[in-house]
Amino acid sequence: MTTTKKVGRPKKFNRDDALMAAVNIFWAKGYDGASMKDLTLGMGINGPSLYAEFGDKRGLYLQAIDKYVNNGASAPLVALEQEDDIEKAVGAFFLAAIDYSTKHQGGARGCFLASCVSTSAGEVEGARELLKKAVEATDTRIAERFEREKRRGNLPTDFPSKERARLLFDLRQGLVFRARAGLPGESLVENIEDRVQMILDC
Amino acid sequence: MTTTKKVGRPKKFNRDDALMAAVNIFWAKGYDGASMKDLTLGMGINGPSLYAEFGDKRGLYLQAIDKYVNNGASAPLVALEQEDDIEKAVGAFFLAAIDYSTKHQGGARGCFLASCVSTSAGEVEGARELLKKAVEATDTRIAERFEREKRRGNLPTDFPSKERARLLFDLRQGLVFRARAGLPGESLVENIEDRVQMILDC
DNA sequence: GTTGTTTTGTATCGATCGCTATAAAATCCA
DNA sequence: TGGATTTTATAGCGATCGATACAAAACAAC
Repeated sequence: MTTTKKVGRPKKFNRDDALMAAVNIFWAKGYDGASMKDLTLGMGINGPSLYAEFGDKRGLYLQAIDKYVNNGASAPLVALEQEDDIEKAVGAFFLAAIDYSTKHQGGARGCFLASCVSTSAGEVEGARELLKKAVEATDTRIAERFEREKRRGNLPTDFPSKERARLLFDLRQGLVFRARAGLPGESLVENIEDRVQMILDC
Repeated sequence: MTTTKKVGRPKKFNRDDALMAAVNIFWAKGYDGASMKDLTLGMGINGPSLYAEFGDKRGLYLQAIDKYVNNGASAPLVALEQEDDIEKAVGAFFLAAIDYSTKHQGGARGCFLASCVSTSAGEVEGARELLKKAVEATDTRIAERFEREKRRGNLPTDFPSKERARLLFDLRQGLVFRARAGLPGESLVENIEDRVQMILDC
């Protein structure tokens, strides 16, 4: 699709790229720790443009959270959903989580939601609601993946999908916390197979 | 023990109480989100006294982390160590963790280390090291509790203490994250018995 | 009662915060 | 080519930041 010609000075920045850059800055420094200077420099966009496009600092933050939830954070879920073999799928979920929390291109470790957004829960209006929503949505998607496997006959009909979904989610939280604390990736991948069995056992 | 008389104007504050108040403020607002005004008001101590006693904001923060690690955060560990029956001990660990992350007197939810200190890992010098140290120390204490149970013959000699210690720790991280996200305490205590069995199974 | 010491209270520092006013630049269109 | 529109660049706003200088207060000791 060709870009429609538009009156006025052309924008110098790409919205999605700028927003991704904002995610990385907030992920490294947190909401309060990231200054407008950090953000304008990192996003390659100056003050008035940032305010025109994203509203204010809080607006940018909430949009950055949405961006993260629908991109980076969904990689483990996508891995779980796309791998056909359920054991490999659960393993892929863990490995994707370890991957984004130890080596994503922005450089910050851990999980943006757990390590940074949770600090602002209760402080930045809207942050806790987005956090709660993300937890519940992830639980639901994981449970749905297990339900699909039950329908296929690969898991027993009495397999407790909701409980195991929460279990998988909680284990991932431990891993990403360790990553943020600086523990090496290798120590995180130990025992993944045991944990896969634990998730899927009846 | 009588208080030794001291030349000069008596201090108006109690160091431990002031430090506990600082923990609560940092736990609610994070390092950057807590201003010196927030801290001096909450601690009931003014600027010059705070600087004389604790150094600077960063020094206060690192001491607050130590305080937390050796007090509030150790409640689950103490519960695990003090309960004689290992199944009850593991259950008590979870319940103590849910308790301090949903209803401690300071009001902030979740875990101070996971929800706030992790934001400053990499930003506040010393924070990541204290975090890493706390994770490793907790893993070790949990593993030691399992080893003691093995020596008593209550757990099999091939029980993988280190792996299960990490498992217990990681599961707790999921619970405290949910608490910070605003999920109710009741939903956190569901399936505790299943999880206890999971930890102790061979 | 005075001196010395320690701590608290008040005022204020230089720097930075999030955000906005206004000028200049870069386009399209008639 | 000039006008209109949109965006970027620059300067700067009022407020707050973390930290400190100095005066006053509260004690012990003589």
